[in-house]
Amino acid sequence: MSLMDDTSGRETSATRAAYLSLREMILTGALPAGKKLKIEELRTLLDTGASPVREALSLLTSDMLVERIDQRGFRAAPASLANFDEILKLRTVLEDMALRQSINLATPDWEERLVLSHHHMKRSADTDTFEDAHKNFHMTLISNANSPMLERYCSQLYDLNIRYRYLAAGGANYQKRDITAEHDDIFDAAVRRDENAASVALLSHYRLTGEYLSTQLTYL
Amino acid sequence: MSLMDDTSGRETSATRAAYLSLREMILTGALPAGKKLKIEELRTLLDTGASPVREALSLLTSDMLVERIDQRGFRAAPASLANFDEILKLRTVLEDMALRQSINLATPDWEERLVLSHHHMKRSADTDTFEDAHKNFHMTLISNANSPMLERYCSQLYDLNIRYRYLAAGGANYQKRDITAEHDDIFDAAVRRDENAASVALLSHYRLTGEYLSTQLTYL
DNA sequence: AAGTCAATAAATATCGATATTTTTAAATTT
DNA sequence: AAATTTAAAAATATCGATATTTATTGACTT
Repeated sequence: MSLMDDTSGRETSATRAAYLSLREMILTGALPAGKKLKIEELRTLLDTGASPVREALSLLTSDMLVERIDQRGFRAAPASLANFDEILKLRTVLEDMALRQSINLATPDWEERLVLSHHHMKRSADTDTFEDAHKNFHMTLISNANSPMLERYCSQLYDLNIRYRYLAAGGANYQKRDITAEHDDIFDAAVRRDENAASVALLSHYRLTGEYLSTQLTYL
Repeated sequence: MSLMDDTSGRETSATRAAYLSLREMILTGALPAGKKLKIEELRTLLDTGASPVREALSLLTSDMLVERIDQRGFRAAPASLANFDEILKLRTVLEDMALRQSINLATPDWEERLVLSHHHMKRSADTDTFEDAHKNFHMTLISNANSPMLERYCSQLYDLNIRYRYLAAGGANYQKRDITAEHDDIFDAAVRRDENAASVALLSHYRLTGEYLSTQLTYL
């Protein structure tokens, strides 16, 4: 009866599948910043209908990964140094606020989730799941802020930033500095519920990453 | 030949028209918070096709005025005291930042736009254009921050807040306190480029409005 | 030769119909 | 009578086709 949980059937809606594929392609640069996104092209590329593509593009508009030009279709959001700086600035302010709230509301459950996400991130270093694990760690850090909108903004901004990492390095280029140590600092401070130390560590992490990326992005 | 500039033809896309109508209806409560939004119903209500309705709902999802439930359609975003508090908190942080940046980058052009928007708001007091003029004033205040994403967030949060004003009072209920004076304080401080005074005035304005609305929304 | 205009081509936006999926209601079983 | 299954109804998601709109090309005028 409830044993076969739709084995080979459809897992999700066509719209959602298109959304995820297009998002990935924009983040990684497979669809370059500023590129015109023609429905028909994407339709054949994703092997789906025009309606799901259209709706996926509408959704990506909310994520600021796609721009809609009123009667003239869609295009991948342009990239610029100014845009990068803006994202960085907003991230620092919003994530700082979210992290502080999270720590102030700390619970054993949150602490456990944090430990797991940290462990998982370390384990997946140098694998293709690191990107997801890394985001998961950062989102878990702020997941206890009890502020869904704030979390949503942070998630959006995180994704927007990914794109610039790919633009800078064509992928997961992790430089000389010790990212692991930076993460450990944030993690340790959060676990011992030291709001200020965690904030300093997080902001330092962002500042360093930001400075590095800026040097790589000067051609923009 | 280019004399007749489409007199009775179509001014804008059906999607945009649907978007504006639905947005208005959600903000004013014509479509109550939490209500299921059935495509067919809205289609007949707006006298348009299903595609524009669907796309308009997708767009409203980005504004957090509509929620999409994966295979189960859409509904108007629920309202709650916690959500109201969250909006207020985010607004104060983001608008404070935006206002300070705006003032720091002050130019004669911005100053003039500010004077006009302030004048226009005073002129439209007690008319049905006040709502628009009021938003325009607040957006003009932060329009010089040179931060499109920040402006977008502020605009979104402003709209979300409108809904709670309607929930509290069934429309433009402006209480005993002297809103005009509060606006004048913000305006004066901004024009004389006094960042801190402007910030204090703006935050005080939000704090007072927030406290008042909270007392009216206890039933939520 | 530069610019304007008209005709063509391409792409978007929209519609109407169909296929899935979810919800509701009824019937059957325990 | 409560619970589960089945059948019917409603609603959503998707497709394919058409109508508008925008972009392009080439001819014509100055």
